[in-house]
Amino acid sequence: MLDERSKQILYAVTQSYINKPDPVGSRYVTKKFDFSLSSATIRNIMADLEELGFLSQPHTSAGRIPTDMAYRFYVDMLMNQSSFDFDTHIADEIKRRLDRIKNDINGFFKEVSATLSNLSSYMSIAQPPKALNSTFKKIELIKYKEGSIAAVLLTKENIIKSKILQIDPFLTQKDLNRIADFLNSEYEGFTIDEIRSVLLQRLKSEKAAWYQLLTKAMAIYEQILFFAENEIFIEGLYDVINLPDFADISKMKEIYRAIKDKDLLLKIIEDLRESEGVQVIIGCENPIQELNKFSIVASSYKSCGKKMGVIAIIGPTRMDYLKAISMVDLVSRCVCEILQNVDSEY
Amino acid sequence: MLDERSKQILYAVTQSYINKPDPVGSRYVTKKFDFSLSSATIRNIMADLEELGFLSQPHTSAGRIPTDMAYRFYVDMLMNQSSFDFDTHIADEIKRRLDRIKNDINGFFKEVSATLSNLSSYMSIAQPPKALNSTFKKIELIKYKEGSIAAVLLTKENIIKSKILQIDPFLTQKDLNRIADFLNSEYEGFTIDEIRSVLLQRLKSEKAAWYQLLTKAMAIYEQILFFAENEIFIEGLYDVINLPDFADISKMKEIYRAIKDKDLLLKIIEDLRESEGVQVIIGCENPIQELNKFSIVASSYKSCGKKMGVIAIIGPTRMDYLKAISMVDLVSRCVCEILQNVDSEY
DNA sequence: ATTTAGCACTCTAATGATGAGAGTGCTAAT
DNA sequence: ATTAGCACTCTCATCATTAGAGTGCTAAAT
Repeated sequence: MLDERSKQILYAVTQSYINKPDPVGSRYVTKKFDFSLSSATIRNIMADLEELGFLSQPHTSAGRIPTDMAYRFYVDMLMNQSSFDFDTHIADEIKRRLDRIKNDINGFFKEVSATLSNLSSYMSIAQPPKALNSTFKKIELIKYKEGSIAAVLLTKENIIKSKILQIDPFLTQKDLNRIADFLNSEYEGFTIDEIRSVLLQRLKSEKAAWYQLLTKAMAIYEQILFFAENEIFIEGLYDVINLPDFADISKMKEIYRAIKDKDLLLKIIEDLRESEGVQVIIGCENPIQELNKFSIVASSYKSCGKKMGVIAIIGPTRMDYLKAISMVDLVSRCVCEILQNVDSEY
Repeated sequence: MLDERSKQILYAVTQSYINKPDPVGSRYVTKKFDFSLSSATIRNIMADLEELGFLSQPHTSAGRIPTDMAYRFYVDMLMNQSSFDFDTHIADEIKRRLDRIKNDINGFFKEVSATLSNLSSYMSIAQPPKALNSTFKKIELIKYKEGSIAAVLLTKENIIKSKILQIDPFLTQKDLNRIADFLNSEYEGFTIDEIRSVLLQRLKSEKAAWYQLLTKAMAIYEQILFFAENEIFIEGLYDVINLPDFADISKMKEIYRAIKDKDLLLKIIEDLRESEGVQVIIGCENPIQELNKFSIVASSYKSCGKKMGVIAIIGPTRMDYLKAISMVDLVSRCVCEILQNVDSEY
């Protein structure tokens, strides 16, 4: 449908506009690229590309601007043509930077986000692993005050969650130990989420001696599941507002609106978690209205062999996709590698 | 130095400008307020006020705008004239809203910040209590993997901190229990910060049997102290960018610059923690350059009888100070009350 | 059948002129 | 001491003009 020449011109126009956000005219293309064609011919081709929906004009006598369709074309072209060059220096640097804090899972992902933002100079988000999806390792229940305890949950993925809970004030530390021992001995290796349903099922079938213990365990476990679980780290807002794309006030407010409620971002991220490799969502491809002026470059990461979360870059649709994709790819590899090591430290 | 009439006019001008950010002219004052004076007289008085530094003109033929000095005058007047009316309905509402999450100290202060921002429609910050300043209650050390443990620290103020630490892999759970027991039995009631120096001192004097235990305890304790402690919750950025005061792009970027690094805010907040009641810092009174276009209305709160942190509103110098002061006052009272109850739940 | 040169046309953005409106400062009268 | 009156200043919106960039179309060239 698009001949080779048109493709090359579309690529050139898109590339130009990414480098400098001025509408690109036919004359400019002839000057900056060597197509051995006159501006008139370029003009005709660009008119065709506009008709096909790849380019648009801000007004009649301006140059042309790539549409989301053009960016999609551009990105697909990038993704086909090359795997991204891997600067091992940078990779090592990133790994060193992250490795120091691998024990603090939230700090770690905050740093991941910061790194990604620094490297790309766009905004970035990183989602730490959810406790719910991770693998139960150990629980500890500590009597704290009359009627309240401290619950500590450890998972195989190096996640530690602690919380103060209200409980039946007649439970002694001994009772708590029994409950914890029970959970620890029976459920190591299960998913935090699974345990709940298993417990529930067991509660139904087993009426006997265990019953009391089980109900108490259940009551506590239910409270633990109530951990705030929608954590997500956003960094680089400040870098992004200095982009020319957000030079006017309404655009800037749009950024806010977009990242104001994190649940929106989470929604997208959840959808991306299962997919493999680097994903790119361009502008209006995004199902979420608020974000359809932005592009997202994302990748999921694994821990203990399971896809646990997503890291991503958010920027304007006019984004340096090559850079963004390379960086997301690179950082996600680093993250996987580090988490891999944590995993194998047994 | 200022006669009563001038004061009233200054107050009126400031009030007007706070209500609507248009330079206020002499004619406007005669119309909206009943001073029984002609615009010419008002004009003369306003000229005097300008000479004294209370008012300024954007340009020769515009009305006048209050300077930071005028706001200071205005705020001092407010602070003298009244204690702030206390809507018990709102107070109850706030208390209910906060009471549910008093066990999760970070969640609690995030909510405090959100509440403050909602009520005032400015940006707000809330600083949760620092573990360092709080009172040691209990520590628990849990063997997790080879060479790493989970440390859980509980304080009297309902703070729970947990962290994964690297340790000597030859330490058994039994050893860990001994260390924890030692700390628990000896140091309940001390400040987290104090314990460190006490431990150090003891390490010097006591060479005997305790020595080994002490060094191990010390090694672990040092790591625990390394908790990320500069947490601070900022809410309401989105509300504030819609104010007319930040209608142009450079002003908006200034907000970012101001809150971009939290350490800056922390610096101010640290200074305010020791003072009593509601504090107001207006514009250029602020020692921090980046913030001298903003005003801060702050109050510290107590927990277990100690001043533990600060909550504050940040807004433009043209701020509804009455509202801001009332709200900070109200919320800080609510916070104190709830923390008081937590404290007395023993 | 493409490609290109040429030209009229359109739209933007910058510039400058103009006038209404708001508010001041000053002076002279009250 | 206060006020009326008036000239003056400055902003802001509006309008006209112009330069510049880029297009689309047509007719000529390849």
